Amino acid sequence: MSPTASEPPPGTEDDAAARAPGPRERRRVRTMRDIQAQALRLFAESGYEQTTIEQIAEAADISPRTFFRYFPTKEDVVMWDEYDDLVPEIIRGRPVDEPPGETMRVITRDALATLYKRDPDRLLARQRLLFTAAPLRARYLEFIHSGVGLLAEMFATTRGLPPDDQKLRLTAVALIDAAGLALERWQDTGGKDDLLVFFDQAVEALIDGVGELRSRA
Amino acid sequence: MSPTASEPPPGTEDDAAARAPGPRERRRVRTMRDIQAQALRLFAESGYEQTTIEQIAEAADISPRTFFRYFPTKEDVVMWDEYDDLVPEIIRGRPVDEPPGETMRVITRDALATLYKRDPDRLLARQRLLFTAAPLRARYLEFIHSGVGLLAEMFATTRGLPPDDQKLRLTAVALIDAAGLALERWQDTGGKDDLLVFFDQAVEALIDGVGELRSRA
Amino acid sequence: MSPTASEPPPGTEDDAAARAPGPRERRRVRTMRDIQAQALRLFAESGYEQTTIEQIAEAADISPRTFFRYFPTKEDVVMWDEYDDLVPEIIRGRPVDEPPGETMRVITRDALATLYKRDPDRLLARQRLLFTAAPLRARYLEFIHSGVGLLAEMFATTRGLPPDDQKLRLTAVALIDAAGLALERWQDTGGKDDLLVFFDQAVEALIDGVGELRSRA
Amino acid sequence: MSPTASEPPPGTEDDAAARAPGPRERRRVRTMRDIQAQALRLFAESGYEQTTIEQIAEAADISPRTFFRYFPTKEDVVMWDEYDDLVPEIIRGRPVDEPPGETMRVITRDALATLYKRDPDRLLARQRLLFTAAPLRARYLEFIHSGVGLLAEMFATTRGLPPDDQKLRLTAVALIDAAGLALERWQDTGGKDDLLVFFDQAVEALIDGVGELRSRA
DNA sequence: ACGGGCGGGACTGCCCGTTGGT
DNA sequence: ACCAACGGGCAGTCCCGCCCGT
Repeated sequence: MSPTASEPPPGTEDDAAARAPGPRERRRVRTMRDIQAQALRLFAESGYEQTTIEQIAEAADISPRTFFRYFPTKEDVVMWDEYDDLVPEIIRGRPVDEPPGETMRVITRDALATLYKRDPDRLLARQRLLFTAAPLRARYLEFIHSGVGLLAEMFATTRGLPPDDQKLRLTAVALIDAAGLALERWQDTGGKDDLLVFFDQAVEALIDGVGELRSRA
Repeated sequence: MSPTASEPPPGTEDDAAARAPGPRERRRVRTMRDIQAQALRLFAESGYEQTTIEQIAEAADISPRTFFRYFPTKEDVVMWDEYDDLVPEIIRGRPVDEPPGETMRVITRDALATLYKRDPDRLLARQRLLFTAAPLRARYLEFIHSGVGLLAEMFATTRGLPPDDQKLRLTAVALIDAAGLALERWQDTGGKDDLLVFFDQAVEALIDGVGELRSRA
Repeated sequence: MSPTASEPPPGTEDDAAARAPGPRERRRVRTMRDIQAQALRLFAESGYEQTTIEQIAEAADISPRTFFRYFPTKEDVVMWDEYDDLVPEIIRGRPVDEPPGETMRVITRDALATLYKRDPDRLLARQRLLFTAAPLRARYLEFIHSGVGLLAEMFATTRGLPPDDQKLRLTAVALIDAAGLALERWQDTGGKDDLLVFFDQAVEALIDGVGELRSRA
Repeated sequence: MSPTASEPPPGTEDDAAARAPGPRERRRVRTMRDIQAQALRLFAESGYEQTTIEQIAEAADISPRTFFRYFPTKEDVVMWDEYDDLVPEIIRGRPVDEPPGETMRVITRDALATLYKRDPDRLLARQRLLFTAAPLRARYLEFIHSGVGLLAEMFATTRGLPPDDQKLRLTAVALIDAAGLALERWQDTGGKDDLLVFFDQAVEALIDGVGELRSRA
């Protein structure tokens, strides 16, 4: 669920390095966290578009050039999440004989739940930004879309389903839209209510609504 | 369905003007068509990002400044469609006592069909662009999303449903995703096969997939 | 002789516009002169590489962005000369039955003389810069080289000679090198001595030296 | 004749090292050859400017930073030639009582011939690059110019002539221009014809053309 | 309505000094 | 000791905004 930056340049080191971050990577993550924190603060204060990279850089005590070393675009500083590989973990935790629909529903719900518990404030802040800045919203949707592809691919690799299975992809995207709608409603309440309740309601509405499409047959 | 430019500046003159174009508007549309044609040609030749506004302007024999008078952004020159208000027309043509799901399915299908018949080549060209240029893809998704809101709103006004009805919105977005998937598959075949067949298949897959979510109850 | 900027963007208007500059062009030239003056001043004070575009822009009361509208590169602000079409004028002033060697010698000498009389200080300043900043020197040589091509072309059009005549091109470039050497010596004297005397001496040396190549035959 | 990199950083170890390369230097040269090969390949494929240092580094399996350890600039990777000190060798091989003009002519011709025989393909590849990429052309001219100075200096030390002798310098540069013109014509034929024939023709043309300058007296 | 002048901000590429890991 | 990664600085390009004259 969590939007992810487009893979910062150094990219894919081997798995070993991924598991045991090493001091290099640790430092990198710390810097990114700092920059993101400053950026989100400034965005909340003055708005996304009104805040320039130069200001962010100054606040984070780096040069503008360095900003781009960590985040390829201004949008990425919003989207990046240091714990990003949620979905793969969750998917690996499910029994392989579980019905795919069930698995996807659980994945989506768990991802949402984890984000929610880990840092609800940041989730809310980002959610708000998504509604005020058009390019961010666009980026977010882009992320969702590409995420669906990855999800389908993971199913394909772990369960031997075809990676371009239409049913899978459409269900996944519908679930993610449900999650998005839940986030929207949750944000409207100012983050008071329970996000997961909204999600469950949205899924029910989805099932109902799509079910009614059948009528035509 | 058709992506629409974000309402060019002069914008909505009163409805009268909209119905009876008038020579002013005619000329405007012609210019926009010219610019778009040149732009799409250059994009196909050299790629979206590699083509600058200046080049488009020169090819269309206007100043760069004037380009922005017609299209607020570079993206819009791709998205704009001179016959855009498809959906409202179609929705007005449906009996008000038809089940909403049925209506939405028909709307989506008809919109797709109209686009398809009117100018399949341009549809294909745009579709291709959507896959090569990230900002365009983002813009397209943005358009979809906002379109869903409009759709729900139209239902609300014509049929008295609440404008933020979850069931409606989720069904609409799911249908549009199905249409998107159909377009994708259609494009992969190079535009040879029948787009609507792909759409119908996608809808069936959607119904199936979402139906399986129920199991958990 | 005078190095010329790579033709600022708007470029070649028709000849009419060239002859009667018009207020637009006048303003443009004035701005360019201002920017160049500030730039040369700063370069003389702090060196070419140490001076940033931002500093030049600030000194000239324009934005950095605007600097690039007038001069496509930092080098161009040094190379540009508002009276640039010297050579074509001179060449047109020579009798067509004059021996080509003679004409070229006169052209080179006259061009040098005109530059010298018009603004010896700026000539000296530029000459000094050419020796301190490598990229400028490179740019200057590039200019010379392309100039030779143009020269040969002009001969071709006005006198019907083949545009890629080797004798012509080699003589032209040798003469220009002689002029360069004269400028070098002149600059070493701090601009006190007579530039044209140095030029004449250089040409004699050239004739002598190349003549001795014959021996081998 | 062969363009030379501006003396890579570690630079001139003492002459001993120069004469007996040593394993260190051997390894260095091998690496440089590898990098250059990859670079020239990429340049030929995608163009000089379109190819980034990063791409070259990746293709050569080094870090971008390391690229600069071997070649101070992107241009140098084109200019560098592992057998560079041609001219000094040749000049030392000539009898000291030979007329200077004759010596220079032979030097230039021999240098050209050696380059030609050693690796005509690379010579052609570089020549082509010189015509497509402006900064390279500039760099090349820069190299020529500085080479003339060195040449004059060598004459001065081996034969006791004044190092700033005008005749010498102008003759040298004229010969090198002749060589350049020959290379140009040779490249136009696609490297089929004999480069040295072109050179001899160019020298004749030079002698002719400059001879005609005398007429004015 | 059109064009031009100008500004500004995101972003990239080259290049270089420094530092920390191996 | 070496070399990769890190960080910074500057030139340059593009999109897009505003204001003005015509």
